[in-house]
Amino acid sequence: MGTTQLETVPEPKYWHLRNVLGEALDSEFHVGEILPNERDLAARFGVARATLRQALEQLELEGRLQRRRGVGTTVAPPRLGVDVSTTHAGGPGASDDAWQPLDCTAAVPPAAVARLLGADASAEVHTIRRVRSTQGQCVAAELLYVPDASVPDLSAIDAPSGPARARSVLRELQRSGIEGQDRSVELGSARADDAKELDRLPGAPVLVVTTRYLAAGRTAAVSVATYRADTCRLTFGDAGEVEISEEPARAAS
Amino acid sequence: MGTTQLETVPEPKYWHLRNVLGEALDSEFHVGEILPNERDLAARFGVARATLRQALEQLELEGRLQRRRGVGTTVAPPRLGVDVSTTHAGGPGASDDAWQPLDCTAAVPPAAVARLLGADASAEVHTIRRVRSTQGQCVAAELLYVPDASVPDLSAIDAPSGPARARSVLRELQRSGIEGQDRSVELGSARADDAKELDRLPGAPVLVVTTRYLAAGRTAAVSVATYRADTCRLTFGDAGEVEISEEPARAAS
DNA sequence: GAGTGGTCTAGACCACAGC
DNA sequence: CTGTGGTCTAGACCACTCT
Repeated sequence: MGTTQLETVPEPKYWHLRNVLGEALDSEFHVGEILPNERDLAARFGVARATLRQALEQLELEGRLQRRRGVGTTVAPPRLGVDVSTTHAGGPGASDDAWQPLDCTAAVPPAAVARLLGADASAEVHTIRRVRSTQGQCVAAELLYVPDASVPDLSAIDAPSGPARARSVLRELQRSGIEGQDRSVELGSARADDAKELDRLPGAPVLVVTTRYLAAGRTAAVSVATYRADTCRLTFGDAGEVEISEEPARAAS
Repeated sequence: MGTTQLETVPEPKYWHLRNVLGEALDSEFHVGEILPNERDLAARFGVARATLRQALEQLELEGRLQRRRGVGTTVAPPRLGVDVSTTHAGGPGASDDAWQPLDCTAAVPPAAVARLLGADASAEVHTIRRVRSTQGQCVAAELLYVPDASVPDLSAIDAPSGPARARSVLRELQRSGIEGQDRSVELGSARADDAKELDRLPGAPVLVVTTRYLAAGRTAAVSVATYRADTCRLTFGDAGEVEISEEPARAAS
């Protein structure tokens, strides 16, 4: 009949758009270039703006686009490889890492963290807030929970809070001898405070890295670090130097 | 004045909804329970369905809800801890893993994979498709790229494709002696074929684990595995047995 | 102020599961 | 068949950045 093989797999418009735009990014755009605005793009493809936005959201999730309110949509650079390997990091306070402590307070940890610490759900622990920067970019925000038992020699004379306090706790934690750690990675969405540090809107996709630091057979500390999922690629082992990408190489136009 | 401190931080409706629904999930629902349908929920909260859906999408992304077309929205169980640690896996063909080979063909790998393999971008390699199941659930789909040089003794008499061929290649790869591996994890969206294996729609969020297998100082094989981001928590080290969750413990109703 | 992306609305129709 | 979530539309207004 007249219909060759229609009606099979009616691909969603936004998915088709994603593919078309993705190919256009490969062949017709270079990193940093500004795309036409959403209203123009939607009109050009003959779809509603909401549909066009669905496609852009996909591409942003995949780290291929960057969108900033009031500015525009640009072609994103390849994702940064961020090393989170066990062997490289000497512990939560190793001297050469790119973490910067912001604050340290005493607070009751979330129930899930308390469970990992094996402590009372209502007991206060040292709670350190840090951010990690790589190449001038803030890529992660972390909350590090350290029970008092893990830093027995902490001087009570030091400042009760602030970056100086954080450094004291980290130093003592290092001194107590971290023997090992285990990690897990999962997808999450940025809470309001994390989003602020990461310069994203609340709800932005993040990779949540939960680390348990072990000392003397016990859990000495627990860290919950949120990495920007759009711009980061977490590396384990020595693959950090190699460029790994899901997409085919971009042809220069 | 009359205004106490209004106009500050007008939280988006969908974000507020996410929080309200999240708390409701903690206190009023148990795993597997069916939520009211989207139209009812939207009406109940006095918002448009699209706005309500934005909140549900967030919660689904965080692994707290499961939505199935034609069925409804249910409360998701805690994420499965899936071990992807270096020490545990003896290589891509270890006997006790839960991977199931589906097929094996000769194909030209994506440019990014060819770069990792250090081979010609146009050279064909053995391309094995596998899926990983845990507790009856298919949690990952993988493409494993093996250059011919890594399996020199592969019998040309075996079937040229299919699961049997895949097992032959895996066996030979094991025999060649894998010495190490390095990995990276990043966020991606499921391609059409992966989505089918994972029982998701195209574009569903996935954690892409790229592994480089090393033998004799060279890259012997490259694997690109996509894990369901909504249901999986990737674990490294021996944290697999511990329940790690970003959310506070659910109170039984 | 002009222009951008972000949020929100109130509808419509479609694809799919289960009866 | 009914009911569900998935897609799509054509608007509106808001928050933000830059000039």
